[in-house]
Amino acid sequence: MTAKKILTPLSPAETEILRLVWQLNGPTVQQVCDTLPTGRQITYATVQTMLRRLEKKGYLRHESRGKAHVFIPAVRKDQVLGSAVRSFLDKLFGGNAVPLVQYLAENKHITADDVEQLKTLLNEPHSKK
Amino acid sequence: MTAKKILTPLSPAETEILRLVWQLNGPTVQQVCDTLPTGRQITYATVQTMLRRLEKKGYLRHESRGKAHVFIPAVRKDQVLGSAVRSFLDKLFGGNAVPLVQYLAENKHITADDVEQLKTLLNEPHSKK
DNA sequence: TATCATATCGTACAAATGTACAACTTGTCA
DNA sequence: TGACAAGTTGTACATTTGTACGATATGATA
Repeated sequence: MTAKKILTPLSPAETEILRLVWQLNGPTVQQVCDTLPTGRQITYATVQTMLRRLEKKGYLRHESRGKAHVFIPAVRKDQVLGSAVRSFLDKLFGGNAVPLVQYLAENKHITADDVEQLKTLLNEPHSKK
Repeated sequence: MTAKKILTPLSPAETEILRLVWQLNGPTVQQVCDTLPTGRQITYATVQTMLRRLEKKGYLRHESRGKAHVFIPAVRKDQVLGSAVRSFLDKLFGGNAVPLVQYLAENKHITADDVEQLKTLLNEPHSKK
């Protein structure tokens, strides 16, 4: 039984940075900075603070690579997704995902093709990783 | 051309309360309190503060009903949903809704039936309100 | 009309958040 | 080996957030 620690919640800005760490493979502060969406104005120092806080909160750990630090996820992504999505869903939709998806569909965030693929996905047996 | 004011962002707790105001029809502080999910431990005074802040931020206005205030949405719901969903999507999924919906499907937040209905919905002409 | 229950208003306050500078450290290259 | 560029560490700080108390106002009731 994997000990399921209780993690202090992520702030929005922390979430944003954590996502990039997942996406990149063991990035340095610099690499995270370089991957920020253009238009996201935020200094190196700030990104660094976010990474530090993520580590203190237990979402990341780091190793030394040359003189820089390389950041590595310390919790499984789906675990974080779980609470984040649920929290968002609760606050904005009272916990019901259907209106959310409906909203996404109506506002072209997902296409008919996406839904088609989703159907396939739902008909498959769940690969309970 | 509807003047699209820039609203100061909602905090999570504010969002939670605003949703209840949408759901109820012109509620008083008391009614919002009564509608809070059981288990949500929060005092009358706190709810009141949230409503006050929502009004100051421009999301609500109020009228007097007896000695109590009745709170009324001051912005269209979809406008708020728009920014809230986009912001959430950006931070956690890099703006791509598909992984989110996939996550919802895989974790039983939406069922095959829901997806089926969605398909129908997507095949209808968009009522561009 | 005096009282009571119920509202609002003003205010408070610790903690979290977003942002970032200045100082110190350390590989690296000439 | 000495200096430079790139890192990290320590620290700061104004705002926002979540939570709520005490005082005051007010509609209802006896």
